[in-house]
Amino acid sequence: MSKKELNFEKNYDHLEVEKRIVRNWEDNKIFYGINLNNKKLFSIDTPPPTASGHLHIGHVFSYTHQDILARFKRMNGYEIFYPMGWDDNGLPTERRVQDYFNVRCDPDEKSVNNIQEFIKKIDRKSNPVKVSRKNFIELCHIVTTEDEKVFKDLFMKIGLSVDWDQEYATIQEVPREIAQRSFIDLYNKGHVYNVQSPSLWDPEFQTAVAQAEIEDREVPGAYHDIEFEADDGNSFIISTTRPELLAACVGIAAHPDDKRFIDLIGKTAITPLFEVEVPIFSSELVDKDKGTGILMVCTFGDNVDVQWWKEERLKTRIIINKYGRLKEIDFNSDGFKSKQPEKANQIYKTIEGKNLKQAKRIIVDLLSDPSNFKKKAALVSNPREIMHSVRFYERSKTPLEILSTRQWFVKLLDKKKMLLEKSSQIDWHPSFMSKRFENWTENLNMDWCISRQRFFGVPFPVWYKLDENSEPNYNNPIFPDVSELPIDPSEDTPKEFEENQRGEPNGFIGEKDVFDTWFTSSMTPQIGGKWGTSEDFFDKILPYDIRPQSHEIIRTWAFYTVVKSVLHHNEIPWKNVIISGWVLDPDRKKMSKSKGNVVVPNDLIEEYSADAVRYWSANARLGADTANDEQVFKVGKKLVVKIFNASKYVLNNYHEVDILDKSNIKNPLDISIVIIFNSYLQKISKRLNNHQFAEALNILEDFFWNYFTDNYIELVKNRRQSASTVDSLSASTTLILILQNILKLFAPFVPMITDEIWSIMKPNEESIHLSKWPEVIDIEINTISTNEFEVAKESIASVRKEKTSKGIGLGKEVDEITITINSEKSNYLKQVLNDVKDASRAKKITINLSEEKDEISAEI
RNA sequence: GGGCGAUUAGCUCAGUUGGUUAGAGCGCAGCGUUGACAUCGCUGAGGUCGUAGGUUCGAAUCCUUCAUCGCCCA
Repeated sequence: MSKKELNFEKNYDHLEVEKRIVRNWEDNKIFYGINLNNKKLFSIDTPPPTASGHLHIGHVFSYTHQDILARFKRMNGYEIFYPMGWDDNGLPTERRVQDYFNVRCDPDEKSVNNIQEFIKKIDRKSNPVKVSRKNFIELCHIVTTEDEKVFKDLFMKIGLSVDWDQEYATIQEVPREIAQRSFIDLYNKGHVYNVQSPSLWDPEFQTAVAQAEIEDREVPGAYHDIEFEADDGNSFIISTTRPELLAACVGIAAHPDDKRFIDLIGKTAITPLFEVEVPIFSSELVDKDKGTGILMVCTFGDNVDVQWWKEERLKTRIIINKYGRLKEIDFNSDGFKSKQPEKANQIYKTIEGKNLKQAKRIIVDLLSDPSNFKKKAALVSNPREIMHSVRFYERSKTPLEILSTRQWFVKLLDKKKMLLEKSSQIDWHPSFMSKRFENWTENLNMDWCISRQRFFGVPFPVWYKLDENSEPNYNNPIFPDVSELPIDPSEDTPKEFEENQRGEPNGFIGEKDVFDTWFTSSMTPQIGGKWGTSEDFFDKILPYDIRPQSHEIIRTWAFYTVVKSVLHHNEIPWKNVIISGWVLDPDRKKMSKSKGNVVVPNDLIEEYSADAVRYWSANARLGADTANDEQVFKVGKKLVVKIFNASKYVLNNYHEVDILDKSNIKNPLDISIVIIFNSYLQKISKRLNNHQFAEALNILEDFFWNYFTDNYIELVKNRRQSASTVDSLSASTTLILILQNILKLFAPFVPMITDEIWSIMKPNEESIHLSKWPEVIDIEINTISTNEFEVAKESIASVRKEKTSKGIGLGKEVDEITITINSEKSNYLKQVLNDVKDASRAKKITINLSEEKDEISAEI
């Protein structure tokens, strides 16, 4: 019987331990590498965060969730594929780099060779300096590399078991190549097209946007009632919130059942001020109760205008340019033919070049001025103010316009049914989140516009031939060979041309646009899985096991990723989507920089430990929003310290752990607790297999506190020191065996403290995280059941209650305790009576049989 | 306007397919404690489960109505 003194500090110093543990994981690369010969594979397609440099407690939240599952699966013998990336494309980075270096990207600019030297010469106070797209991307690398380091540090600190050898950034060559390959593949399959058509346009950022990037906002507006004349001499009053579009009016619409306007249908109306003839037609889409029930159709006020414009083959009168200002218009010209062209031109001059707000004011003034009309002012009443919802690009403060522009699209509207069918194979956790995906897919009303008139993004791998008049031929784009990807059409030359033919008649031009960020971000399964370079690997990886993400990006990230995977591979990208809720502030408000309620994770880690922060994350059920509650961090820290102290007790003065022999477990109490542990183990594993980590953790805590530390340890303390080798050994063996298993069960949740204890317990093993998940402890049970322990637990509770009510300290020794108990339970109690007596600190225990009550009670 | 979710103790939430006196943690109150642990232990008080109906022998749980809150989409 050997005794070992183990090296436990008096107190647990989480800062020192956690730093050391994480360094150890990295030094030994214990989460790196993947062996594809292992049949059991668990793969995670995690959305790469935008490394903005601003850390947020939300960043550790959902990443901890996925890490818990990764660690659980790893211990269950799975090979874990857990890459991590950074999403650098898009506007946020573009703006950051612009400000940082005082540059602007211009795709027409030629690249310089040494950008590092070049930027040193930039005067930060002068006008921004133009740089080529290639150089701009180089600058993005410089900035994002810094930001990514900060994020990576946090992710390491919080203990994500990521294989950092698989790290990627969407700005890098491989993701660019994969996005371009995706585009060419979709083109070859007939899923993408480019067309000049009315599309959503943001005047602030001067780019097209997709349906997924739109949000509706309630803003104040006003109905303006404007009188129109018809060619039969009658007049009528339309209602519009956008009088500034009067010059773009191409028709008048009323409901076919509306008796008020029945006689007007088929006639021609004349627009006030500009005196342009427009047809009056009927449409079921008109809301009779809105405004005056009759309205003007403009190119383009909204989606319905576009629909009417198509159906009624109306004229096209575009008066807004890409900056959201009024274009130059000649009312003598074909499309705008006015009955009074000179007057129209004169009036229009007053709004030309103005922005839409200014134009609206001017038009309203003009409409209210009787001198502009034969009889009386066309604006028949004061504007009626209303609140109405207006569409915005989510990053913009200016309402979206619909402009006719040339854009590339991915065809989606013809694939709704197919997408719904395919995606129904994905399991959502919680399941009701699938509704969000379904509703979004069902309600799609536009194809996916994938071209953006921005600079920092992945360029389209496309050139266009120019004819003898230098007009591009958009119908037969030139593509590079896939082996040449990635390319930049503003830098690289297509095969059949020389660079000096760029922009020349009969030469070529490169596509200037870049992809929508989501076009690349939706390729994370392919980027991680090395699509196109290692088909073997990719085929094994797809579909991934889980896609962790939060619910606000279901319509974007989840949706587009499904689209890509289905269109490229006819396969869902992942089998499960696990949805993490939001982190709210203690007042249950969403955290945001503008509200100033953002919590920085590093402070919390410092104060409570990374394990405690993980504990808080792990306590959130999937899909449920979670308040940032300091109390929970405290509880997490308490748990960590308790694990430390319980381990210290169990492992100090222990017997021969290295030759742990479970056949030594002979005492009824010990056997009973093992049986209870086994049933807890099964519940915990089941929950974790269902991705229900919060529930699993709660069950585990129940066992740890209520069975192991508060009762089992107390019950066997004395027996452990007893002279009887058999009894003592049984207790020590059970203590160590169960502790060992508890540590493993806690390991996915609080990986640092558990690995720390493990390293003391098993100095020859690399890490608890590479150990095997517990299996049911198989021991000789004989006639023992869970009842022996339960009765002991209940008995000791009754003694504590009695002592507390009598004001006797629990540690105080008493001469005799009488336990009243029914005969059934007493049979169990007899088996464990010595332990109960010891834990009661009683010299003698008398059993008083009574069948009156089921509960056990004690008396001193 | 459509869809989804929530409403249980002072606070944050559990409550598995309907089954005795509805649970936990935190907080609160009282008591205790010199060897695993004050970052501790024990004990206790606290709820007509949002509202109004219905199904059932029996409803926090199933159905319907309404209310309030949150999110998603028009």
